[in-house]
Amino acid sequence: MRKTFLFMDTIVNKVDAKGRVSLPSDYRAIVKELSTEIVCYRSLTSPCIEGCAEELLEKIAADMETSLDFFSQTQDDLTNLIFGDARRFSFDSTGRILLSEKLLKHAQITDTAVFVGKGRKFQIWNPENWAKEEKRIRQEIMKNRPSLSMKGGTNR
Amino acid sequence: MRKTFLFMDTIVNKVDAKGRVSLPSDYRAIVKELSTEIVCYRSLTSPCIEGCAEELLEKIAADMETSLDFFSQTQDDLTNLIFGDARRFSFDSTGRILLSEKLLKHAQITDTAVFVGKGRKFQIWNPENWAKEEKRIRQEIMKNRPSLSMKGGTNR
DNA sequence: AAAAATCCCATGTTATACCATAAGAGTAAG
DNA sequence: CTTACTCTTATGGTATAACATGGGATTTTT
Repeated sequence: MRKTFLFMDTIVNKVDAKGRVSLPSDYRAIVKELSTEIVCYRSLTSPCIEGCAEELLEKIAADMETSLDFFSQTQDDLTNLIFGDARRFSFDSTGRILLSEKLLKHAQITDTAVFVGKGRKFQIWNPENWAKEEKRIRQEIMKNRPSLSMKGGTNR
Repeated sequence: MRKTFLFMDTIVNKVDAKGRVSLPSDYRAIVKELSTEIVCYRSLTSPCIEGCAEELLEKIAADMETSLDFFSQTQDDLTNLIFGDARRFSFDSTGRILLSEKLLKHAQITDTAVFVGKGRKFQIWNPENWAKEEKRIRQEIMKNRPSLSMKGGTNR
C-alpha cells in the first residue's frame, strides 16, 4: 500500500544505560514495509551515526558493479569505508535497537539521541551537536539560496 | 478520468486546543486521488507552514539518489534541511490533522489557520500574517505592472 | 561464571480513531 | 420564491490504541 519510504522528521529519544534506543515508529514502519533491516555506520563527514535500509546499500553495490567508470577512486574508497563499518541493527518487540559502543562514542551520544530524517537515509546525533549543525546548515543554505531555488525546479 | 492535483483557493479553519485542524475537503480529495499523504514543514522564507503531497518529496529523493553526488556536501545539507523538518500528517475519519507545536509556533498560529493554495504546494498562515502578506504581494505586482494598474483603474 | 545481548511485562503519556452535534451548501418540492 | 429536506463538511468531546521507556527475566557468548 505504501509506495514511499522516506526517513523524515526530527525525533528525540532517550538512550538507556544499556545503550538501547527506540527507533522512531515511522522508521520501523518503513523497515517492515520493505521487509529489510536497518543498517548503521559512522558518518564519514560528521560526528554522527548514519543509517539506512539495507536495501539502499545493495543498490549502491549494484551501481558500483555496473558503472565503475563513473565513480571516482575517492568515492570508491569512501564506499568501501562505509561497507567496512556498516552493521545490521534489528529492533526488538518494543521497537528498540542496541547501539554499539563504537557508534555512540563517535557521535558523542550518552543519554539522548536525535534522529534526523534525510530521505533515503537518516542520522543520529547528540542533541547539542545537532543544534549546532542545524544552525550551520540554515546559514549555509541561506547564503546559497539562488541555487537552492533552482533545484526547487524539480518540483514541477 | 483526469487526475488533477492542484492545491487552490483560500480556506479558513479553526484550530482546537489540541492543535487539530480540518484539512480542506478539496485537499483531502487530492490525497485520496493520488493515494499519497500530506507532508508539512516550516517554510524556509516565511512565517508559515508549507505542505505538499509526499509524492513530491519522493521525487526529490529519487533525483538525489541518481545524481551520483552521493557524497556531496551541499546535497547532504539540503537533505538534512528538507527531510529533517518534514513530517507526514495523515487525517482521521473526520478529515483533521494534528499540527505539531513546532509548526504552529513557527507560523504563529493559535486558534485559526488559513490554507492558501499554491498549486503543487500549499501554505498555512496565521490570519493576520496572511492578510499582510497578501497585501504585500498585491502591491508588489502593481509596482511591477504599472500599465496594468492604469487600465484597471480608469475603466472601473 | 560473568558479561552482554535479547526478550518480555508494566506504566505513563500521547496521538489517533470514533461518536455526536452543529453549521452550511445545495437540491427538490411546494 | 420560499420552505423543507439531504448531504457534505467542520468542530467539540471522548475512548482507544500506539508509543516510548523503565525494569527485570531469560538466553547467548566468551
